[in-house]
Amino acid sequence: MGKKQASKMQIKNIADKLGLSVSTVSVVLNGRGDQVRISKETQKKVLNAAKEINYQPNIYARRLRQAANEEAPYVLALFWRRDNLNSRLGRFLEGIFQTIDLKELKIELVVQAYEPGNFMTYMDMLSSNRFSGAMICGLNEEEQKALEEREITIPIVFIGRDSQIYHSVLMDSYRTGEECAACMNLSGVKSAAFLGFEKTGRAERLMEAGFLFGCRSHDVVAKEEWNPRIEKSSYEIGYQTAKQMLSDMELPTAWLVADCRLATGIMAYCRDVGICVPKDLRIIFFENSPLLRYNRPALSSVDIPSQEMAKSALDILILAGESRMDIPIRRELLPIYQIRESSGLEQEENYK
Amino acid sequence: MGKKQASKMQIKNIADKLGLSVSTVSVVLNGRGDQVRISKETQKKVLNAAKEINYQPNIYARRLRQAANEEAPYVLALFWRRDNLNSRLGRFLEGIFQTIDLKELKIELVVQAYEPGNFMTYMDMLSSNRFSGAMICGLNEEEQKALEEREITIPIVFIGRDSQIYHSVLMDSYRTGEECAACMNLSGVKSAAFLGFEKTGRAERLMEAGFLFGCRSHDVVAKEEWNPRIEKSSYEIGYQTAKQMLSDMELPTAWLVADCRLATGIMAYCRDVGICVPKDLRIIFFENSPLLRYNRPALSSVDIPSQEMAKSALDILILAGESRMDIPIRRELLPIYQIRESSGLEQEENYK
DNA sequence: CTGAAAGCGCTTACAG
DNA sequence: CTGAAAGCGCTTACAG
Repeated sequence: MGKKQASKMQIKNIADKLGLSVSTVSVVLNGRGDQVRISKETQKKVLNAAKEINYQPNIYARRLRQAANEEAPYVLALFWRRDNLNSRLGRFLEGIFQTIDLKELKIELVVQAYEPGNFMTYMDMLSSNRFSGAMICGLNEEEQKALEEREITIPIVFIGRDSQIYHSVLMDSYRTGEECAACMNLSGVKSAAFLGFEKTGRAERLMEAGFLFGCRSHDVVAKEEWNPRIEKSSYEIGYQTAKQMLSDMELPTAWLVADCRLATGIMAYCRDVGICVPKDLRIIFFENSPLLRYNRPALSSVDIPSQEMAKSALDILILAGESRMDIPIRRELLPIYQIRESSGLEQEENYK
Repeated sequence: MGKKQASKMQIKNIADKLGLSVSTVSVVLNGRGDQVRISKETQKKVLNAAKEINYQPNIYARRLRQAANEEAPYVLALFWRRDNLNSRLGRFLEGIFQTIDLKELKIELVVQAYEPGNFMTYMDMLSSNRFSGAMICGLNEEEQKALEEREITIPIVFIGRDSQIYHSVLMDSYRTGEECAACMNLSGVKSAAFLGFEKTGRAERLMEAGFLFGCRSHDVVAKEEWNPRIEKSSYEIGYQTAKQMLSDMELPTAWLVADCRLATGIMAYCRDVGICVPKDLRIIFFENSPLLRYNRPALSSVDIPSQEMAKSALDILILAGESRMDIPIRRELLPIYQIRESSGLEQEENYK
């Protein structure tokens, strides 16, 4: 059953072994034995033999035959990093299926989880055109380069990475940072900071740059050297970071925090020393957790628009299917804003 | 491109139209035109014609042909409710892919999202054996009944629902409730309650029963009429519910709460009136959010073991593939315990 | 009750 | 540079 070392066993093998014809075996195996009035005895023999050699039908052959009069579906591959199978994937899939519904597409979605750094394993499936199209998320630079060197003929969309060769859909991180600044009520704010991680990617650095630029253009002091480089998320680190920063900065201030899991620590410190959010400290977190909204003050967040990204990616594949694209399409999307009390802005809920 | 109304267009159509042979067209379409030295002109003609008739290759035919010497993969269908595409799906997929890796299986995973109440649409795919096996999650009773009446030959595992006909994997909710009671430090606890929803399913009622039974067997008073029937999750409802309940109950008490999104409201009320968790109130929430652990006190939770369920489901399918099962297999799993400070137990982290 | 034959749509040697 | 033929593994009329 799918074990790599399993031998190739087919209906013909069973038929030969039993001295029956291929059709008889096929009928029995499909559960139509009674219907076609194959003797109970023969049926039993077939079933046993199938069991014995661990027969697994070739689904592709079956489908090719059965679906003779149907339209062949578009087989879409979604490559996703194995270490990142979380709610973001759920929302991405939601986007895919919504689009499928909306446009009445006939798509079969195959999810392939790959070990980070081990994408090459799947390269052959792409270059031998085993899918109608593919979306690839979470590739590292080397892998992307290797993929770009092989000329793949099926349309490919990169999710969250830019490409000169293939299509791509990403979040506009710089503008996100900028707009987060705009989302905060910056009147009266004296200083601003971006709380990011030590080891981080291009997207976070862009967001930081955008945020600082946005604040400065409102005459808010924002020095890059203020921004802490956090090692990882924890309550204590959130608490300590807040403590340290607030001792340096002049209230009120505005923060964009790279990970909402720092929220509890930061908010606890504020509570402990009587810093009022949003009066003294405006704050927006990156990435969303349902619990943020249930906090008091309700905490603001910006999040990757996974659903929109899926939609765009699928749109691109459709387009690429309909007309051979010479130039890669590139779409940059804005995030999902959950602007709530902590930002200092009046309105609850969606900013846009 | 996958549109339902698209006409069936094949290589042969292109070949006929252009007065070329099928092989020439095929070679060009696969990007091997230069390699086989098809004239540029012919290539262009082919490509244009393909574009024009919006040609989409039949992936099944291609695979059948190409993979002649490979073993055909096991095609696994995962049916998931469209309105539930969240992090639970992510963890479920993680379980699947881990098992695939561990057992070195060759499986192609097809994800099918279905509209709740509309599962029947996919019935034909199951009864015509278009998959090697299927996992079905989130079915309602009618749908399950309809599916059980059709005799499907491919192995099927229900996720989260019991069945007399097909295999099933579920969480043991009653025992979960019981064990939650056991997880709390019940010495000195005077009363206990289960905070559940107005409209809810069998699983939650079982958990409630188990929890109350568990508390009572430790001589903790637990009256079913104390248990509130919550309408939905919000900060305010959490706050008000806590207020109301704590006015009736004698401290210290133990609570199992059906939804962690009530946590912020409940904890805020406790803070406001000086109720100390876990000294006065032991508390465990159902379902997990990363933010729970980052609270102080760190909040305990029990969560659906989606990953384990996926593993078990795949194990069952493998078994069913290897030997024709006459009796449905049924596996009940225990949840994931994240027992932290709020339960009153000493140890941090995993209970088991 | 069982078997021989056709054919699903494609790719790949092979021949020219 | 292009075409004719074989064949992937299966199911489905059809014939007996």
